[in-house]
Amino acid sequence: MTERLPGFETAGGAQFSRPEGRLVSVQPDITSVSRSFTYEIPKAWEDDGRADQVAVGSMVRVDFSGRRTAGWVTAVDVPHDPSVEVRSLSKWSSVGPPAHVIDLAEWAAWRWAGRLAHFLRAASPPKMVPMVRHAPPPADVDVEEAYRSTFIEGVTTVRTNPTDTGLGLALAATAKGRALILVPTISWRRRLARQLRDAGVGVAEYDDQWERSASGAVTIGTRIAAFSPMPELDAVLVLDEHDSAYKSERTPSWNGRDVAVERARRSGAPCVLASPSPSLEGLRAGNRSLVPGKAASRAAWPHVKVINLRMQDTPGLLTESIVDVIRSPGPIACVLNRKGRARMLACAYCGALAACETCGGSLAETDAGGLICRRDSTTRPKVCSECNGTHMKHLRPGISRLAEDLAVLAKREVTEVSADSAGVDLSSNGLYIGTEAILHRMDKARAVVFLDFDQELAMPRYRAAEDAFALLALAARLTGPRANGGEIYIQTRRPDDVVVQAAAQGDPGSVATAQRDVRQVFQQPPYGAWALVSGPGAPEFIDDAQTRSGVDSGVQFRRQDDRWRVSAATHDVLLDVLNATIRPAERIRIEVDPLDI
DNA sequence: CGGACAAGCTGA
DNA sequence: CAGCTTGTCCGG
Repeated sequence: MTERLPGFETAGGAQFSRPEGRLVSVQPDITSVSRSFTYEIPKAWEDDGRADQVAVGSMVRVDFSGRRTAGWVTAVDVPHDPSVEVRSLSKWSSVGPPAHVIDLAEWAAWRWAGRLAHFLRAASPPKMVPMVRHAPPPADVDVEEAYRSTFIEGVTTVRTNPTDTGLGLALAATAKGRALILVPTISWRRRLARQLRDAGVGVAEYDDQWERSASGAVTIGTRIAAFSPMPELDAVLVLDEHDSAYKSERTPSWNGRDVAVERARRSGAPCVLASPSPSLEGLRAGNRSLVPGKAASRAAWPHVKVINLRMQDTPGLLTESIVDVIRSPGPIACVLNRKGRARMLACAYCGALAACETCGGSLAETDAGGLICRRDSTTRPKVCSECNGTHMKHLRPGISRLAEDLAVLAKREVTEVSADSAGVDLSSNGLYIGTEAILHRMDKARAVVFLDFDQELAMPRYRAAEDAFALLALAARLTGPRANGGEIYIQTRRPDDVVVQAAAQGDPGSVATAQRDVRQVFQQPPYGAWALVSGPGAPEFIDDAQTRSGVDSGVQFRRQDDRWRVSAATHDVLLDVLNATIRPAERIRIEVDPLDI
């Protein structure tokens, strides 16, 4: 084999003459092909004006390797390489992501060590779009002033409730500029969009209203909206930035909040990250400091009662201290998360039951967070064998037994709620028990009781404290402020824990401060960059990455069971190594910025 | 991804 | 050694 060098001809290779039409680069819509190829705009398109439609981002169809495939134009008027034969574009299909979003997708592919086609799909219209008419820019709006005057006070406290009309109005004021607003869930997107419309702001819901977004309307959506085709940005706003829904569970494990931050940086727009339980990543990345005043934050929190489980006369989780509240008018929510570990799990993404690959038996979760087959004791990491998802639903959380005891103690009916108990009426004044899913499914509660909060505090993850506090903030949002009678009961053996105390004081900042010190010392994110590499090809990949990075690179490799944790001081250092490493033939999964570790 | 082609394996 | 499977490479 002779190596082909730029500007030289391979020995015996054919020489192709320059085509007549203009040349463009096309990235095929094939995940495993992460490279653009040169095509010619047919001469006939010049004559009838169709050539004018071809721009960076255009979606086209091309002949590629013996078949016809969709693709994106990634560059126009590219130079001719005579050593390859150039074919013509077959068809112009649709307007696609604008050039600056193609750049953003390329950055994301680097940042999460993923394939470009994956991100371009997220940025593309769900249906073909023949043309986009750009809306005139909005009248002069002082976006900075809008944030200052109406917004900042309310949004970072627990009152970022989707049903809070105050939030809707505050958003309406800010959104008069061309704002990109991210929310964690589709239902939140719908509700917020409705509120904004009611307040007279025209909005586009991404990605359903892709065309409208492309015309320059205020855009609201879940994580994929970070790739919306808005031509200009006046402001970026991420609500509940700490929410793990912003992170994709599939590879590449990209995070919509982080893409939005980068996008704001590129367009010089203010970036507001709002959360009642701000993440350290968010506090570091947002360019607007939105820590609410202590008094405002405290007023927004419910009354928090801490029950020390060590001081109880009777063992068990149904203590004397909660008798009054569970007998009082509701709605009352009792939370018991993962009691005794789940005995059966299913993938939250594709629904596949976690089953043993050798005997087919259902897998249980180990204390270390892996999966174990109780018949033959084989173990594997908590990764779905169907779709590689890492988030598992707990099908048998073991709350059923406790529900019976609770009913006896409360002298009333108890309704069980889990992630997949659809159709349960959650609006009555009843007593409910469930896993943490109950907090996501209820709209309102008068009181929330955490029956065993130590399970949250003791999770074997570096983010345990942050996640535990986020759960309390979620509960606080359901109950509303103490002035309205909202109450949270926390049963724990660690009443002095910083998380419990932060809730009791209504002071989210103290969790962040405590966490910051730990993370800095141990170089944990965001004061370090991590990636997990797993899968059959992992040993080979790690081997290559190690030789490639060398000793002085500052990249560290640590083996944990059958996966590796690769770490460096910054994402630049980490990803330059991971992206330069050759992918082995066998499958690997690279998860940048893992949360469950 | 999927076609092309090379290398490896099997059975007569 | 034909005929098939498996592996590797590469595409404009």
